[in-house]
Amino acid sequence: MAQKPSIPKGTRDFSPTEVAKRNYIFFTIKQVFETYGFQPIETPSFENSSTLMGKYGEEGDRLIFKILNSGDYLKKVDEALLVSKNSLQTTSKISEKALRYDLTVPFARYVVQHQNDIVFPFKRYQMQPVWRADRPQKGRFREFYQCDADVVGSKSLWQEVEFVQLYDAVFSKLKLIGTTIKLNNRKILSGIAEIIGEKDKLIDFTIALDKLDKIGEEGVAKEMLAKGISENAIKKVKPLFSFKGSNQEKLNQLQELLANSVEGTQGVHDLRFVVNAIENLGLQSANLELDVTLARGLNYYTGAIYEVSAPKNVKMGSIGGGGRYDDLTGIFGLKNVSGVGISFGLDRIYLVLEELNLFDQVELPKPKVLFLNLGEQEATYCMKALLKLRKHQVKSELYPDASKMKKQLNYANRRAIQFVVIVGTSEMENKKFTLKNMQSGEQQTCNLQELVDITTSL
RNA sequence: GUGAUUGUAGCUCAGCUGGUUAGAGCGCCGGAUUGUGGUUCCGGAGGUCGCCGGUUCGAAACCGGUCUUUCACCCCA
Repeated sequence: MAQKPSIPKGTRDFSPTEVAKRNYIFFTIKQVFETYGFQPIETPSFENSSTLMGKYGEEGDRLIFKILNSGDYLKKVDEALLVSKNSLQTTSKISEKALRYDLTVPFARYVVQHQNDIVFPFKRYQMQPVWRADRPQKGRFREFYQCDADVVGSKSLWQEVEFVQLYDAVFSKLKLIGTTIKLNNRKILSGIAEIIGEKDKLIDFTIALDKLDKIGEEGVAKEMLAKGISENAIKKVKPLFSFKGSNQEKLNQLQELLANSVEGTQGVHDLRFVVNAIENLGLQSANLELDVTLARGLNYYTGAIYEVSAPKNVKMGSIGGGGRYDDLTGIFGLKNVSGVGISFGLDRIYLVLEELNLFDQVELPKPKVLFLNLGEQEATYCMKALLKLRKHQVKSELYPDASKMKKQLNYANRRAIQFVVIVGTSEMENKKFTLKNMQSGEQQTCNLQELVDITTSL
């Protein structure tokens, strides 16, 4: 046997069953997106490197798949540069394109490029694969789908409320009960950093804080100290580590803590607006939880921050996330366009639904009727009947080869096909069909019209 | 990028401290049974033991490298 073929690390093939299940999730999300007034767009799989590089931080740049230039790409590279073995600089010379890393940056590019044709506020959704040169592990792949919905051109907090509802609507529809939508606001984080006098260390501070539930109080304190945050400052944030109570209670505590910070106070106000609205309107199956430790790595969030975690009995990283970015299009030259958006991680949602056996209602596309093939004349006779059945939307097929009946019936069994039609010389003479129910084993003789009636009604 | 882990037939896996021709179950193909399946019985095909190198009289097994799988960290969906 030849060398077994393989696919690259972190990529997957999908079987008919898996595709059916994935489509079910796609379809559900798409439906909710459209119900909420979002319109679909698509962008290319790869972008100019300059569009992507530098937008996701140092870590992100490392994870971007670069596409080698075509042609004799080394020819133009300076000899000294090659000898220097400087990967970073050489890469920019031999690669000018890169695979999409997420859907938000390409969207920002899209908005700037098509700003004259877009009606603002622009609500778009996008469900496409993205690629990351990550080491794969549980729920982490190198090719995966994101399903994003974003609104640009509005600072309204109502949008932030709607995204919470949208999350709730999708997961409820998928029967995924008990998800937690975590909510925070970047202004709160800035406010805290300001209050403790470490405003310039905001990023380090938030990254450390984000790890609270993973490495605990001690770990966070240690990491903050390592990043140069003063002991005094850490003492001041300590109360946040054991932040308990209802969302309203947390808001009240925050308000007090951040009273001397203009930005922090604004953050509390924004959060309170969303929390109050949701409490007023209600959620179907999700929980809304204020979480001040929620930071998320992406540098461009400026307001609301969302993250969705699966029901508590499932061990899985976040299945969705998002937030507000006041100036994302700014890097592409369009100022003062605020955007807020969320993302669903299709592949992780799939894993969660699979683990909880929530795919039971997903039907595999399969034929309902199989015509056995007993010879050339019989097949011709069957093909005529097939034409009519298919006209009536009955999923049906003819076994392609005149194989043994045992083999053909076995095929029907394997594919769990409900009906088999048997046509031999006697049926042809009488212009009839023998219809066999594969579950009960019962058979009946019928004419073409009856065949259509029976198979369309059952 | 760091640290572990995995790889034997199409699939799931056995294979002892290195020792004849590497096994099982399931699946596949054929027959019992030329127009009636899921059961049963019989037979058959299918493996450079991930790849490359090393140690050895001898390697699926030991050593090194590499790729792959899975997992944790980092980061993230």
